[in-house]
Amino acid sequence: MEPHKISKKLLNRLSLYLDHLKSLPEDCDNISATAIAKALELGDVQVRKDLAKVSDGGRRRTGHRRQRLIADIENYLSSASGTNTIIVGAGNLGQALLDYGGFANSGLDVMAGFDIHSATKRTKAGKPIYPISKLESFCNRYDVRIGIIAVPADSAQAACDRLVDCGVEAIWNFAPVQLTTPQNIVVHSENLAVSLTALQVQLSSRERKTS
Amino acid sequence: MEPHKISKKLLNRLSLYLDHLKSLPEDCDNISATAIAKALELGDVQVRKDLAKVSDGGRRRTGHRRQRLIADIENYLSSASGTNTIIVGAGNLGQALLDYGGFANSGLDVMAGFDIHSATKRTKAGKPIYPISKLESFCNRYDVRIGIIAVPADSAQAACDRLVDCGVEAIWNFAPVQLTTPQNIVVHSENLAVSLTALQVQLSSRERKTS
DNA sequence: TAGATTGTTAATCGATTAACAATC
DNA sequence: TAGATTGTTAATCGATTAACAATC
Repeated sequence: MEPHKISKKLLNRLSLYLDHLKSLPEDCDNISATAIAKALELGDVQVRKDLAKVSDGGRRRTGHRRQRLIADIENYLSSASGTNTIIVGAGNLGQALLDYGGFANSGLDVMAGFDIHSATKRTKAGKPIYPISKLESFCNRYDVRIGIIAVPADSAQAACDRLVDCGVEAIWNFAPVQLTTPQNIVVHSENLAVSLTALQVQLSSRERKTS
Repeated sequence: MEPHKISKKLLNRLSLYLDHLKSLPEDCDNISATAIAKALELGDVQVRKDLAKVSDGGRRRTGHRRQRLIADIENYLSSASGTNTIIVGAGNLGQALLDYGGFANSGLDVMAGFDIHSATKRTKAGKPIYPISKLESFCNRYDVRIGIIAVPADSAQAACDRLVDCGVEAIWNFAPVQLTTPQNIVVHSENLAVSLTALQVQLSSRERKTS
């Protein structure tokens, strides 16, 4: 049951399963991979294989016990959870991420934002935004291990360097730049422009087929 | 040179090449795939293969002509460009996306945002935000084909339905919900919670190795 | 037993990498 | 010619799908 290598696609599906399982009526105790597959319009074999990775509670003929399965998926996903996370840059994007509803849903939490403005503020949802000068002490005190970069492109590398100095181990970068970091830092760049381009391309190639 | 099927990974690399090529000194006229690979820390064969997909200007012994290669990549990427795009929801996230620097870099543009607030406003960068009541007429007039959803989870499906009614062909969804659409609509859900989880998992599995 | 379901083993597919032939 | 580089063909790898055996 160890999370060896988990692809993002698998994570995506697991969170779909979780949502679906939780949305089922109270009195539904057992569920088969086939039923889940049908509901989510996925291949049944794929669902079965995914579930086997996560749980060994599947019983022939009756399928999986719902509560047990939910617990197993959550356990698998949250094996890493509780990793303290903060955001640098509390403009529109930073505040949006601080208050993002999807994190809470998945048991995730971004602790605080940091910004160049001097006063401590709060987001609409009540998350604290501290002046950036407090970054180092905060990271030390709370053992912050993931830093999100939501500053403009020109200050992204500086923010990144500072996070690395603070001992952060992973960086999630929303600024449209290629960051340079020491090799032992995990960097994931979101690259929204590429995502939008991908959508456009998909659209135009589909057009070629259809018309 | 037709864009048949382009994976997101390939798009990502192409935009890396483009950035790199543009950042080279003026007087650099020729460049080899090997040199690009070394600079970006990628495999040389992979770069060569990517470039071959995009351009047939590669010459043995001397490599690619830089300007020609830039033009070929841009052409390949922008084959679909000019697809009109708008955003529904102009809270923090919506405004952040409207003003996102990375889009302009890549020749992309989000035309406007729409929000439940009644008055027409502008973002910091000057993008217009219209009352949602104008959505239909705007989409018709400008032939909008991509809609971005940046509203809270509870109103995402409604926003989606409305966009579909407006004739939008693709939806880029940032709300943490699974949308239901007619089959001919292309939907890409961003699922930030899954991305953050992926980062955490990667971190924790790495830990197991290291320690 | 028969049927539903799981888990396993083999086949397919796409993307990446390696080995090599072609050529300026 | 020799060397650098490209493009091509084959090998590998991971993820998905298909076929099947196991079992309650």
